[in-house]
Amino acid sequence: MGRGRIEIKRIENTSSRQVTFSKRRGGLLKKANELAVLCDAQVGVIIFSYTGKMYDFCSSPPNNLQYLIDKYQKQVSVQGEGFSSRQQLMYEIEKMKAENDKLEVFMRQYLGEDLTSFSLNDIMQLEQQLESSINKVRKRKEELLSQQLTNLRRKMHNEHAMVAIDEKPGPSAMMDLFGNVYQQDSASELPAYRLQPMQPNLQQVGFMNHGLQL
Amino acid sequence: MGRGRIEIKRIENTSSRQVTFSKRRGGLLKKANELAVLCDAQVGVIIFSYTGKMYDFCSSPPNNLQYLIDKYQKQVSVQGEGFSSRQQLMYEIEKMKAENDKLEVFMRQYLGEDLTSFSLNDIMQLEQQLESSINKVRKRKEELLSQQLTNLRRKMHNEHAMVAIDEKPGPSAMMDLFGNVYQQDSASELPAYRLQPMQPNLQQVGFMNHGLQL
DNA sequence: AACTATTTATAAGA
DNA sequence: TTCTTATAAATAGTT
Repeated sequence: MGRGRIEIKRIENTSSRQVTFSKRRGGLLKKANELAVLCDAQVGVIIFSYTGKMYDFCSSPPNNLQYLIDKYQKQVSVQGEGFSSRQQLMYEIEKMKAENDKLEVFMRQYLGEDLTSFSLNDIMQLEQQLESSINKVRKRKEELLSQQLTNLRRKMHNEHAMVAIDEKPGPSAMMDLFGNVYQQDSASELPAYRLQPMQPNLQQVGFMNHGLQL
Repeated sequence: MGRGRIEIKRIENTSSRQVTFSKRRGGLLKKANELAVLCDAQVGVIIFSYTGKMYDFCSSPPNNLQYLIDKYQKQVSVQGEGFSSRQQLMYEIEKMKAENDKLEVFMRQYLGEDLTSFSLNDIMQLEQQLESSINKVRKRKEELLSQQLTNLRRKMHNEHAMVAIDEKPGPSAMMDLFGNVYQQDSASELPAYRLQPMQPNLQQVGFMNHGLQL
């Protein structure tokens, strides 16, 4: 539809490509609008030029392409299986936020802050849970301590066998051993804000920064 | 461009509107494709007919309108301020999932499960935190108990003043009072899976279903 | 769905 | 860029 028929393939000459782009872009948007008006349809067009500039058009809620896109994504997620639309994602985010808030509220209560909303029954149940937790933690502590004890005994036994010097072996060794253990114990009594590099699991949790008050 | 010039306004006759829709829809998509090919552009079109049927076209990653839509939303969120694209939402969801996972891991540890990855220092810090929490909980329990005691004393005092009958007032009343308190205490010693309607804050948290082992 | 008289879009040139 | 114009394309109304 011009002075000569043209083949539909990329126009190599840059400036005439730009001119053609400008003309045909206008034509496309005009036709999109006519289709929408004549046939009572909703039409949206997105165009990126080869220079990266964006042009868009939306007929139906005028100038609100996002509405059409949401509608499109809803359709696609219904048929196309497994695709999540923007609206679905927003819903999912709301759910996760709520879940996260609940967890944080629970944590705060579990750490002993903000107990005012608890009934007496709540408090007593919480106390029992905390006792149960602390028992498990202490049991684990015992395990670790006795494990270290065993390791040290074995190590010392080997050293003595090697060096073959044995003067006051038992008592001094036990003292050393317990000194070691107590040293770890006193280290754990430092204030919580002193970073202790060997505790990755505790420090990963951002919530600890609020909750821990040793 | 037909036998006669037409006005651009809704075609009232349903069947001719449908025919025109079909013709012009084809024309629009053809022109969209020509624009993309000739001018090396990316073109996407979404059409909803007035009957609700959807048609779409995408030139650039062929048949992948979602790519163009994501590109569009990125642009819009850059200029238009405050609008969140699908990709941004997906990123946000990933972050929240990670945060949620961390909270749950921490909770499990805090409830005394899964302590194997803790060092001795970790364990001792956890023990201290639990002791701190349990002290706060017990303090709050004392408050509630003494508060209830005070309330009951006042209530009994008023009743006695009204009825003006006083035979064995002190001891029996105290028994009643403590009976009431102990009743709550024994209720809290029921297994955790027995629903206790007066504990909304604990039951809101879905995690409790996994963690509580009284 | 085909046909065709017309209108419309636009390629090339200025 | 924008205007002009010859010509290709699209399509309204008809069959």
